[in-house]
Amino acid sequence: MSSSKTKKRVTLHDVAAKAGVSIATVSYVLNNQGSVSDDVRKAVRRTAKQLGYRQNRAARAMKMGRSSILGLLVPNIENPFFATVAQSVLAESQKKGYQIFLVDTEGSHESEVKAMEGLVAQGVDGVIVFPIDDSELSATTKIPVPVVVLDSDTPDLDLVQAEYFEGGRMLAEHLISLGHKNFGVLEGPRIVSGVRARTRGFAESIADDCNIVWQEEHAFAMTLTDEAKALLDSGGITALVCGNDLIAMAAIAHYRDSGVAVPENVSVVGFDDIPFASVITPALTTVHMPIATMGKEAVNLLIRRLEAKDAPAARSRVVLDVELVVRQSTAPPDKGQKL
Amino acid sequence: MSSSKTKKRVTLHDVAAKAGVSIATVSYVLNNQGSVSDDVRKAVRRTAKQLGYRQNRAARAMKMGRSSILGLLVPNIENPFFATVAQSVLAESQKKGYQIFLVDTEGSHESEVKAMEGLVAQGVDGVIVFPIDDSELSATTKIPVPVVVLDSDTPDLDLVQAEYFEGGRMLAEHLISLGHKNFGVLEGPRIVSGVRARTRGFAESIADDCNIVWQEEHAFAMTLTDEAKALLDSGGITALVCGNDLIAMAAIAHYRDSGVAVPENVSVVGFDDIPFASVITPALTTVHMPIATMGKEAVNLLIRRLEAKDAPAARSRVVLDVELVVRQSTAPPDKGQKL
DNA sequence: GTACTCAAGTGAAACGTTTAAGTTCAGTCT
DNA sequence: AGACTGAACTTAAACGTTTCACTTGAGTAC
Repeated sequence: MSSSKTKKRVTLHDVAAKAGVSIATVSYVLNNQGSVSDDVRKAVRRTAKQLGYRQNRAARAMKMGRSSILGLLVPNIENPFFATVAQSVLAESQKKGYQIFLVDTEGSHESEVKAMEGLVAQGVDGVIVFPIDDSELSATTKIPVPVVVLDSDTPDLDLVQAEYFEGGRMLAEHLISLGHKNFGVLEGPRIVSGVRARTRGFAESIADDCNIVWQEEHAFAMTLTDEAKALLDSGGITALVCGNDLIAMAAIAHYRDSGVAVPENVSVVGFDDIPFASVITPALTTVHMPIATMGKEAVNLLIRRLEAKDAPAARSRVVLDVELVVRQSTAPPDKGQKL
Repeated sequence: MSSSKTKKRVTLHDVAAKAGVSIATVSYVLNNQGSVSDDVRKAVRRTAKQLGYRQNRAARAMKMGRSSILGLLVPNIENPFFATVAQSVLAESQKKGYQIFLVDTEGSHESEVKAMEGLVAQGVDGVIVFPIDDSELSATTKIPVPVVVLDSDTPDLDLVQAEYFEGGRMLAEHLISLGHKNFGVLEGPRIVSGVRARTRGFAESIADDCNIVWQEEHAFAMTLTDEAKALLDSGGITALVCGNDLIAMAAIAHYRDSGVAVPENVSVVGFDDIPFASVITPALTTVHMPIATMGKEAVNLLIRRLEAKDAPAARSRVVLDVELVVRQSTAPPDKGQKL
């Protein structure tokens, strides 16, 4: 309702006209380029501010061929792990002058591919993706913008991952040192390579006299399948290894409802160390992932590749350390095995 | 590495040339407009697909003056409440053909304003925002695109909110029916109007012989301030009312560490009913918010206003029902008051 | 046969920006 | 004095779309 009754956006033309220079000069000033005298610089900036000029990014994007927009694909933003990564990606790219298109692929590889196409059509400069199915991701390689892959293992793309195998090994070591010998494994979707790595790390690190009584694939979600519940109820194990903290929390809730005490009757471990892991009862023993760092590294990797567009630098690969965090959900098995 | 060695994007020109028609015709075909014979339609579509044509959205956005991009501002994407809203916003806008710029304002009103400006500069068609400080939001009214406000109370903007007052009332009723009389309130940031409403709903609905022993403002986070901890340790209450589920979870964890049993020694209630509320121990009594619906409604409200741009329809206001969910964190106070 | 109408398609001007190439002019070197 | 230099600024051509206004030619009504 102010003086600017006109709906029209203020353009370079308007500023140029008012300042009595050409639009080229205005453009140079506003982009801190070209050779323009200080007087004119100041004058242009003043009138620009005065008129409330806002750059039309669409026009700029079209002219320049780049949009300063990055795409971020996550399987499920409700999962705190991905939420935290998203947060760090947002913060870092904000700092670097990029906006983020967020897409939740809802765990479907199909929508992942479709989303990727959509992002490219929208003109993103690059994409950061947590792949559902990285075996098929190479097919995605044909997309015409740089891609950074998180949490996965693709041969020809830049990637950021954590020491999943090592994480699995740490869990094995910890549980064995407590005296556990019979394990149940409620792992994540095996289509995700990081999931396979952590299970492998665990399986290959248990002693000869230990055995995995059962192993079940499960979605990264807090509602357990009937199969999973049946296995939990079947007993025969003293420690449960879960694919991530969400599954671990669900398992603990199920044990609680069934009257099985954690960790007295059965120890439970997770993976990721989401913020909730330390707050729930019992506080969860898990593998701490450098979640925030992952997002930050991914953005930097991507931007580095964007800015060095022409130089086809070798593929980068950032591997981050993980850490075992022992809390209250694990204990020696001898405290009175119930099942 | 396929036949398309050329880096150049395929444009309307290319398609037109190959199909032997003008670019205008191609544009009409691809937008399902104009009068074009079926034969030509098919031919154009075929060559477009064949050449792998992708619309340049930046060019389109510039020409049309709209980008089909919506902005979503949330205070903290790590908070599952906002994550869930974001998910529903993403899903709904995806369905309607809009992309989403997500911005995490990190709880700062300053960055909220800045982000809003940035989004407008980027050319979003509209914005959905969870305001930090809605008293100052009216200042934001001068932004030149439609805005839908979530979870707040602004006089002149479209908004979606829940029955916060009623939620507070329900909690009071529930706790009083259990026999509680002395309450502690660990509320959320009072700058958020929804927070004030829920506290008011509670405070105005307790009986005359009840009293709020203490009341403390607290961030929506799981790490408690020293002040909050001190109050929790100070005793004198039989029920604790928390601003949201995150605070409730933190309080329960603190009580656990201090050897105070929930709900035997003190009942705890939250607000929001995030997915974790039903999984933690003890499962949390809370007020269920129609979180997913909020996001969906917000998108629809915004799109409706976008498409009916010229008709300055009256401000819409969607108010959603809430529901009390009684779980295990509340019980009668007489079970043996410890403090 | 003349004058319409209408479907099918084309031409070209915008949209707002960036930037290579060009112009002007004051100053400097020989 | 003449030739050159460099700073300061302008001109104008793109970028890839959309869409208004126009042409063409076939069909139809009288």
